[in-house]
Parts: sequence; C-alpha cells; structure tokens
Amino acid sequence: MENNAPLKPTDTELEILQILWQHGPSTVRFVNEEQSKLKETGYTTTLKLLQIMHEKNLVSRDEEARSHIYQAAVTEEETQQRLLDRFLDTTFRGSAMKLVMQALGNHRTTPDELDQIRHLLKKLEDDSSNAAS
Amino acid sequence: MENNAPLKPTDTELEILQILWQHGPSTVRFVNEEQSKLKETGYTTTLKLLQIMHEKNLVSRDEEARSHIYQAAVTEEETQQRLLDRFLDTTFRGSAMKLVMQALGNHRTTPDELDQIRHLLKKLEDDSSNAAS
DNA sequence: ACAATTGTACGAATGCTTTCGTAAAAAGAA
DNA sequence: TTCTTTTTACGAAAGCATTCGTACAATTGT
Repeated sequence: MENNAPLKPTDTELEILQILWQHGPSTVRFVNEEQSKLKETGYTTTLKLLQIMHEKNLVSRDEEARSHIYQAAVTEEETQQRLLDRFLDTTFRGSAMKLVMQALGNHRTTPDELDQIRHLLKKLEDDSSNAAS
Repeated sequence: MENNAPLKPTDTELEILQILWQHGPSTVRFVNEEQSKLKETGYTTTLKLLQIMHEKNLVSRDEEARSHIYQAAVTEEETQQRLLDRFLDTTFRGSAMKLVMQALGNHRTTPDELDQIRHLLKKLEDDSSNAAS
C-alpha cells in the first residue's frame, strides 16, 4: 500500500509544485532553471527536493528516460483548498468572512472580477433558500 | 533602537498570539493553560516560546511583578494582513479573486455575512469610478 | 526559620527543512 | 576507446522551531 497521507507541502515544496502546475511534467534541470529565476538554487538542491517530494507522494516520476520526468501528484485546486482551510483556521480563526473582506479590501480587483464575485454571491443566496425545502 | 523587523510568526507563535489577542495581557501560566486546552504543553515550553517572541519583538512584557505579564506587540489586523499577503502570493499566485471564490464557495457563510460582502463590493465599485476623476 | 511551591533563565536534545559535497552510472564528443 | 558532461543517489552539514531538564531566585505556608 502506498502511503497516501494528505500532506502539507513546505514553502519550497509549494514553490516547486507551482512550477510543475504551470509547466506540466518537467525534468529536474528545467525545474531548477525555473526555480533559479526566483532565487539562486543549486542543481542537486532541486534534485533532492524532488526526490523527497516523490517519497511523500507529492510528485510522481517517469524513470523511462535517463532524465527522470517529474509531475505533480496533487492538483493545484485540492492543495489550495487544503492550505486555505488551514490558513483560515490558524490566522482568521475560521472566519471566511473576515478573510474575504481583507482580501478584497487590500488588493486590486478589476470590475470584471468584482462581477464574478457578485454572481457567486447570488448563486450562494439561491442555494441557501433552496436548502430550506 | 529596538529592532522592529516585520516578522512572520511560526505556527506556535501565532497560536500564542491568538491567545493574547483574545484575552489581553496574560501571565505565562495563563497562556500555558489556554494552550493546553488545544494540546498538552509543558509550562517551560510556553515560557521559552514567550521569551523568544519577546526577543523578536512579537510581544512585550511587564516585569514589575514577579510573574511577568506578556502582551501582543503586533495587532491582529496587521498580522493577518501580512500573512494574507504572503499566503496569497505563495498559494494563489497573487490572485485575490481565486482565493475569495474558494473561500466563499467552500465555507458556510450566513446571509448576513453575504450582505456585508455585497456592501463592500458596492463600496469598491464606487471607489473605482471616483478614482478616474 | 524552613520546606514546598511558583516563577525565570538557559542550555541542550530532537526533529524537520534546506543546502551542498561527493561518488558512481549513463551518455555524448573527440 | 577515452575524456567530458549530465544525471541520479546519498549522506551529512547547517539552520530553525519546539520541547524539555535543570538550576536557581522569589514567594508562600506552616
């Protein structure tokens, strides 16, 4: 049985997952080059991280070719959801409202995006009236 | 000059800050008792943490009485904002929208709260039209 | 006064993340 | 083939957060 623990990636692991989510399956070299754009990172450092992430089942790898190809084994959405739940809990004591208010209040949001949120609000309202039936 | 670094509290430090924010200035013993409600924690463990947080200027302390009184040296709001910025960046690649959508979509929000958000949306819209003048 | 309790200070052990040096295998170039 | 480059694997060092043992000072109770 593979260990399928719902793990919390570390900061660096998340950085690497972002690269894999954005670019799809990649070699160590590619990941390292991307990572180096943000901060100077040794090749074996990236390699080691990917190996550890593989052990934790955060990524899978194809060992067919000599250069192994790594890819994310968790989706961006589920990871974001997991981290959001945790963050909400620890930082905002569970109040999604407070978090949303702060996020909207302090970050540029385009009229278009505001509109999308408005739609979501309407949908949530409809759902909650239906829930009573 | 006091060192006033804009620090990122660790998980445990945040846990303690929450206690101080909720209950105001407190003794080590009180903090430890609150903390123990969540997870068994030794007294000197709490003490050490508070001492470290004091060095980092996350808390201040009144040493008048034998039992020192600790209090948060950072506000809940500024800390939440700082952590939110960081979280948004690392987990949602800066998209406040995506975060808000996920937060609203997956956590119970009361009609009353939805209403508050609606008000904020209207206010944001007004502000952005005024910004053109 | 003296013992027990409560408190602070501090160093060290543990555990986890991140970085890096080095060895050895595989592939490519001359 | 032989030398160089690229790659994987692995162990160990360095850094940080957390926990805990212990020493010792201040206070309280008898």
